[in-house]
Amino acid sequence: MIRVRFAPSPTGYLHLGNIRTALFNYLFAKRQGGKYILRIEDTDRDRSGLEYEQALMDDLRWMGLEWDEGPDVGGPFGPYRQSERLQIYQACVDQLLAEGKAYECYVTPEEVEEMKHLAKVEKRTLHFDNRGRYFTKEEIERRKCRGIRPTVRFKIEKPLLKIHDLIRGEVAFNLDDMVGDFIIRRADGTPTFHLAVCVDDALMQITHVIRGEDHLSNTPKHILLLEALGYQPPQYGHLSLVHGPGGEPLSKRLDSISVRFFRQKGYLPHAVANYIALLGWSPGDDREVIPWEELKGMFDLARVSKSSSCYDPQKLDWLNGEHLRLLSDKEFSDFAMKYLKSKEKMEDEEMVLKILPAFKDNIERLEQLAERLQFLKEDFSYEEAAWIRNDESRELFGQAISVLDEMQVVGNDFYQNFLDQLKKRVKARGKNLMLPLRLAVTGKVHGPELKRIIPVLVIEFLRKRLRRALHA
RNA sequence: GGCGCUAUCGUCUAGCCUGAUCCAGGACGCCACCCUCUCAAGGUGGAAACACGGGUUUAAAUCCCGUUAGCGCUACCA
Repeated sequence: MIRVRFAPSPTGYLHLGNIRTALFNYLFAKRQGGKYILRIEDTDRDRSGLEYEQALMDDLRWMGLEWDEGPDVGGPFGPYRQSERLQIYQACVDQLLAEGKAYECYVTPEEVEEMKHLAKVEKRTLHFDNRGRYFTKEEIERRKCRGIRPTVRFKIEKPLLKIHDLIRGEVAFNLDDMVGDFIIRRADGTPTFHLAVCVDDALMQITHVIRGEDHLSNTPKHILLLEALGYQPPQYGHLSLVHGPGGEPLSKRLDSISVRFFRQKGYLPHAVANYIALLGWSPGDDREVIPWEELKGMFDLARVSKSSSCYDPQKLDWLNGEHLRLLSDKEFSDFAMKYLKSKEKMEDEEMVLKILPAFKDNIERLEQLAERLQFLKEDFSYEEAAWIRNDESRELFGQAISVLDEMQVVGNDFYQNFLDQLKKRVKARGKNLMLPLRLAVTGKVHGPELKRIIPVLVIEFLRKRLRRALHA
């Protein structure tokens, strides 16, 4: 049974990069009929926050990345919050200590700093020189008396290591010129990330660790630690990182790439998933617009790219438009109504519901919908007022109003009749006819065809809009 | 500095493993045209790339080496 996990630390909102790791894990598990586990890595108490954990789960669910085991839903390998597993880690540290595979290290942070500084000016490899490993009993006693609390460091005894990465293939490391003995328990008694991940991956029986490339260099440490603990390491696959549009690294502070931002702007979760799946993965043929249900059956780790990529908001917009068009009118209306209502109170729900479908082919984000529907309220403004404020247009509006006044039947061909009558009275045609009209009723230059909008509007409403334009 | 990863149009990518089918295919964006009583949407077409230098080979985007560039790790962050 394949078991994968997504293990975020609740130190900020989920962004594109995080969610991509989650998505790839999820897709991988679904395709293989495996389990996808959510684990909260909150060993850094200072930076972790419960509100972030809540937000993170909320965002994950919005994306459709529902987990099989996790802190709120439970599961056979819980608890799934690292802060609740402290005794487990402690037991592992004790075991390593007892077996001589780790040691208490009385070197202070200041000493480490100094050591590094020295290495830098002497242009030597700068990593911990393991000095704490060789302190005499007396030295340790002296330090204890000075009140120094020890960290626990893991002994690196097998520096040469070759790993097989699911995405990158063979990668060879020599720990000797990378790191020294590394800390697995801080002086305050809390475990570090390295210890916690290894213990949890082992105990939760994770078979495949799919994570960001930033962990590639950590992998040899993790394998060593796992082996020392007596566990068979999982298989590792390291995903290349995603960068911002300009190639800058993604940061938690950049909120234009957070899931919350995508939600707010009115993107479809499945479109976002589709887009980020395409960032570093391709199905192999030319397909790009891929519905969620299909995507779940298509994903293949072997087709994941090794090189990193840049986020392109324009392509996301296009793809979101495509997904919007994949929706039925009903689905679109439901989704749009939910979004609109979350934004502000809606007074004329019935009217909105009627014209909503007309906009489906026309927008890329729901945020645009809110803008374009402004004209339903009384206080909307005209986008390019120059098209309205000229004599020809005023003449047009005046005539349009009289046409409305004289029209009795409001049937199916109401729009066509209206236009025919209007054309008999004014000489404006084409752009000079349609654009001022569009502006008068919708306030915007862009939008669906007028023949889709005008027929669903109430005649009284139309009259009101034309009058307003006349005096604008 | 050390170690590791990566390198195809501006961007996302196909092709690379298993050299010849590639004067490199698709998509976004851009430009032009068509459709349209308007703007969008839609349709058609166009400009646009194998980082550089050496090998290997009858033949290299594809295999090897080097250079350069970008990124990551080098924390008592994860």
